[in-house]
Amino acid sequence: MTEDGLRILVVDDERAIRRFLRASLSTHGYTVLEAANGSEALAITAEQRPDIIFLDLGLPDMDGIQVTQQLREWTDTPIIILSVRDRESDKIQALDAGADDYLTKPFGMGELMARLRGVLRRSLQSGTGEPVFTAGSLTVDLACRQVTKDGQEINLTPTEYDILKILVQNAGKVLTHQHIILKVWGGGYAEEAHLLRVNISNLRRKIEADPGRPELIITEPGVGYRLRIQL
Amino acid sequence: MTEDGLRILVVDDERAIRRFLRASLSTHGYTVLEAANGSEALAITAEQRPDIIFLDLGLPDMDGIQVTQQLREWTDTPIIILSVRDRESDKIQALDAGADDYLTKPFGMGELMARLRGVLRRSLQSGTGEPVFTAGSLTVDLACRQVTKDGQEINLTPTEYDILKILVQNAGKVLTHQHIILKVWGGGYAEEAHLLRVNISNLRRKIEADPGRPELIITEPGVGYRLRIQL
DNA sequence: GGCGGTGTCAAGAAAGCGTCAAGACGAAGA
DNA sequence: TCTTCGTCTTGACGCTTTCTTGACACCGCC
Repeated sequence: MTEDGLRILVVDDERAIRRFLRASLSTHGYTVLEAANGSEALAITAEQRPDIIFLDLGLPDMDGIQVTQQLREWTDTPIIILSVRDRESDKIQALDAGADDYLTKPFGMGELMARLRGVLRRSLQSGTGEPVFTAGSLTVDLACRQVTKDGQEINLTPTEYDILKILVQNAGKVLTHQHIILKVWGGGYAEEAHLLRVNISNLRRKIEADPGRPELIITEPGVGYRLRIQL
Repeated sequence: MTEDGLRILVVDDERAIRRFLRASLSTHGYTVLEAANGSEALAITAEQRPDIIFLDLGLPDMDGIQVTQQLREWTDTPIIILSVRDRESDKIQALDAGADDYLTKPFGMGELMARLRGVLRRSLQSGTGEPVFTAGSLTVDLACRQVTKDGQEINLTPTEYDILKILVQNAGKVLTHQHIILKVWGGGYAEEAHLLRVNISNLRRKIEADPGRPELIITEPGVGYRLRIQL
């Protein structure tokens, strides 16, 4: 990824603003993609993998917060919110949803560029890996919600997929039973460790080469599970 | 490094603001350090290694921008600027100097906390969060809960790992039997020093090069155990 | 030698884990 | 409404790992 020629996705329903940003950004050497609504933004991000996203909160089809949350399910691509809303609660919501910065319209182009540089500096140095996990003959594409083994697409139930997603997002780390259960089933299921065991068993049957000797989903006795990175 | 107990350095010449931030932050579980001027900020950062820095621009001895620049020469500790200056050029200067965010006073406490969470989220996930202990051919990765000897993963039982974790967290210090037992088994096991002996024995067999002549887990007769740092 | 503190070993007890299968549940279609 | 299908949940069982306990040898010191 070079210093220049970075691809920026501008999401805003107002054509005038898209044009304005395109003009300003392209003179600074950035390549600009455009989306006019939330679903377009999600699609383009999955296909084109921009390096950074400028996102308006007031979109016609869905809220910018929702867009942020859905993106954060599978990618860490930096998101800078551009919005007319100046209420503190909006900022808090957006930042907690996973946005990297929040600018209130109208904003100065100089500040915008400075925040852009800052966000990029941090995201580039922290090595943005491909959002497609792969280990052995298994691949997990969180963007497309697709899992393949030996190139063959495999069918996971929603629960199985949720578990795998959390493992992939923390690949290499040990996740406690509690942590996984909390993320998948929510609170109130703390005692139901058995549920997790059954689902892990089913999951292994689908993704492991030899379910009897798991090589991907490693059991850490008394603690939880871990997804092996290498192999 | 745990989710809570993160150490925050507040740099501001006004005592009232430091006190206010200390109160707000500590109720959220953060530990607060204070500095009243630039040189103090630099010194404390070098000594205490806070996890994040709140920095006022208007300091008596040196400008906040300078402080930022000097810090960025040797550390990536996140810096959030808090300033009364609302001029765009100030923001640009600060961000380009390496600041991670810029809030204009007066700011809402909610937004401050949200930006804090955001910055921390990014800095923690990008690696450097938890150090990996290493001594001789042994490495202990507390973040991934993984222990290796000569590059080979080794399997520890939950109890063994708990003991090792406490030793690593206090590497070099002598820990009394009582202290270790209390942390691992909780209260009510004060008399069971034998349990600890058995587990230390098992632990040594797994991590020591020659379990007969321990070089990592040192016995301090009559007191407790100590993890050797060097070697 | 006697004694307190320590390290090792082995065996029974307890807890944790994986699998199977049956029933409950809920959504989609007839 | 009823049926059907896939998924979720629960319980039972056998297996493995881990914990705990007790016996015993060792070491240094009085």
